[in-house]
Amino acid sequence: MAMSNQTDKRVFVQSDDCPIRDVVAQIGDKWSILILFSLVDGPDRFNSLKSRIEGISQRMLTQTLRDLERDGFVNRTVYPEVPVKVEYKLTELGKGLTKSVWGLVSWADTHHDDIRAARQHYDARKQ
Amino acid sequence: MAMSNQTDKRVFVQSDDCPIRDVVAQIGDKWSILILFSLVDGPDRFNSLKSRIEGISQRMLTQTLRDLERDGFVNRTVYPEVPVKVEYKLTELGKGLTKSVWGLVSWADTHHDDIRAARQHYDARKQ
DNA sequence: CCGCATCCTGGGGGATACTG
DNA sequence: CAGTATCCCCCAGGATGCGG
Repeated sequence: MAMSNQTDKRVFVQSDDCPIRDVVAQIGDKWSILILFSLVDGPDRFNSLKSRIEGISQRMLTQTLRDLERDGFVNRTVYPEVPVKVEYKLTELGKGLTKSVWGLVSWADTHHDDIRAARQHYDARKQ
Repeated sequence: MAMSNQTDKRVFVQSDDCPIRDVVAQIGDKWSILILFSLVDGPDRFNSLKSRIEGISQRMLTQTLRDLERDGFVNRTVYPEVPVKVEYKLTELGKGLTKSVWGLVSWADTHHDDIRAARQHYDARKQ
């Protein structure tokens, strides 16, 4: 996809298999990005992730990890010890994704105060 | 927030007013990014946006525009003509956000095929 | 033309209990 | 330890109709 001129951008947003829609729909859920960033420092185990990501239920952790695995962002390895140990790690694709999300995250960090100020200003004006 | 060592990153994800959670929750919905990118070429009117963004209802367009306005990403201007004309444009903050999302979008564009291939591979293996 | 109000449904996602 | 299976609630968001 070109994305080189105005027309392309407009079509870009409309297309059904538009990458924005597809990837953002996957990544933009409640937990995906949090899990991704919890794995940037290296592999981690199921229950460790669960305790590190505040508020996630095991149901959603399992489900989101499956989705991330399906999209090729995360690898799942079972170590047949007793008790069983399962490790999750970022794939190269997952690392690339996380890296490209990092720009957004650091922007959000930098401008978080601006955003909250804008919200307060808006809410105050509407009483 | 530092984000300079491992400990910070882990806390980062857990904090309640964590910028990732806050901004992604706002931006990661079904329509926000699509609207943002529909405005990068310049201001646009309500119904023009509606027709350019495939599948959006006027209810969700209104609501998402309000949220974007509240966060200071979009400016709303009413021209008291007959019939009324309302123009939406990116603020400087909104332009900054859109620009920082662009890295993710272009990554998604580049690797869209890889993701779809991973999905097919995963689905095939699980029958 | 631009939206708000209302109604209604699907599925995201929490809580809990049970297996290998 | 790492899930799977159920139940259930809530609300994102579509459809429709009205008002300035």
